[in-house]
Amino acid sequence: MRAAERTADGENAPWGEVTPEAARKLLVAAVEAFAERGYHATTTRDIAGRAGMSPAALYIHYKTKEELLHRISRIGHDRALALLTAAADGEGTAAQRLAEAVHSFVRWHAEGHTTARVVQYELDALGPEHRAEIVELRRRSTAAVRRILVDGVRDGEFDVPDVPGTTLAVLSLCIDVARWFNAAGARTPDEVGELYADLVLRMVATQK
Amino acid sequence: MRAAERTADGENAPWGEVTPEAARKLLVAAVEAFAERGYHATTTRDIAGRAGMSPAALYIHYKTKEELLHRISRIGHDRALALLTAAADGEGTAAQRLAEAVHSFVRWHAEGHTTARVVQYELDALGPEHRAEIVELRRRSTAAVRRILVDGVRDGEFDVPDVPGTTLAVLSLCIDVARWFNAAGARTPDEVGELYADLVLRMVATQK
DNA sequence: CCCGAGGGTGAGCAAGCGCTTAGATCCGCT
DNA sequence: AGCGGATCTAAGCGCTTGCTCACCCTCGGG
Repeated sequence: MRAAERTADGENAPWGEVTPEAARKLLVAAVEAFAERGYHATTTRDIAGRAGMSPAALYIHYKTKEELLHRISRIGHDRALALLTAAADGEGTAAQRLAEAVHSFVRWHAEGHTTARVVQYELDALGPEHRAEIVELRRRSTAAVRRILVDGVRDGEFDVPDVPGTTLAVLSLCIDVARWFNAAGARTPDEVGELYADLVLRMVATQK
Repeated sequence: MRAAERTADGENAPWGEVTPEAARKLLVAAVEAFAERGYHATTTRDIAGRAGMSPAALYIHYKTKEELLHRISRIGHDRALALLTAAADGEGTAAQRLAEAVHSFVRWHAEGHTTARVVQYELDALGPEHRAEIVELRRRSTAAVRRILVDGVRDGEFDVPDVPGTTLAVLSLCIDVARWFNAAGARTPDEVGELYADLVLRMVATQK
């Protein structure tokens, strides 16, 4: 039912790197629970129950509930950063790279909207050191998008009066997909990605 | 320090309608606490403490913690809907009305980003009946924005291939301001509103 | 055949939770 | 002055929380 189970693509199977299997099952259960009810409203008993284990089993694989959230957040941010830097440092015109960045970033937020919701909205529940680590990853994501805009302006492809502000707006638009996207809705993740790439290109296009 | 205290404008003083004063102080304390830590991570003792009262005082003015959230959410959504319908049903071209809608909606999210954060991100913490009531208000907000887009397309002012999708994107862009806006940041709420109005007009402009 | 180590459990602890209750205090009214 | 309702508090009830601990399996190597 989840995105990872619909594709055989290893790149899109997010939790393959988590071992052993019991630890992965617990993590997947935690993602579902955190996304549905929020980190603070989720109990360790709920997570363990979804994974078909006793509450105590959680503490064999994770030191605390917060460590579980951190693992989820870290993996998600790594993936998001990888998508954006791949697009930013890829080939093609700035417009092509921007479209690719938005398309893949949005598709990821839509396909894995449960995961993305945890990744994007539960940042404040992390402890100070863990949060600082994640904030640094987000800084690099922002830098990747800004790089594309700067290139486009330099090459005369884009007309962007306020590059930092527009960078923020583009990322913000994509991130909010995780809040409203519903898998049962009318649009596929790919369709949303396409629409959003078009909208963003319009935002930066030279006015004629 | 909050927006309401910076302006004498009654329209922008959000909690004037809440009486008696103790009930208002509790509600303002709840807004701050919910915005900082989230609804579920906020304790009734924390709310009462911020208001300088004992935990039991809360239950003289509100039946439950959830009722407090509902009151906040209701007032916030009423205000948001008022801003959008005023712009949608105002005078001027579709472009002017869309710019006004985005400008005022974004400014509200930035000025009252604590309030807006509660209003936009704590919906799931409401009980079923309260949530249904709020969802209806949100439906009407969406309809107001769509109305402007439809008018603009009809009059040849806008080129919008996907009106429902673009409506969603415009609202989404504005709402996410509540997540990232920081009062200590470089931009004033008004500057963000201006930038966003420009970006949205670009998204719907006829391509020449 | 026994061993030891790692994955798992049932029971439960200390702390904190939302909320209630009995009673003190305040204040406008007759 | 004395009453009645509204407001507020100290204390605490019953329950749930994150997490721990003593113990039990299972299983590969001597």
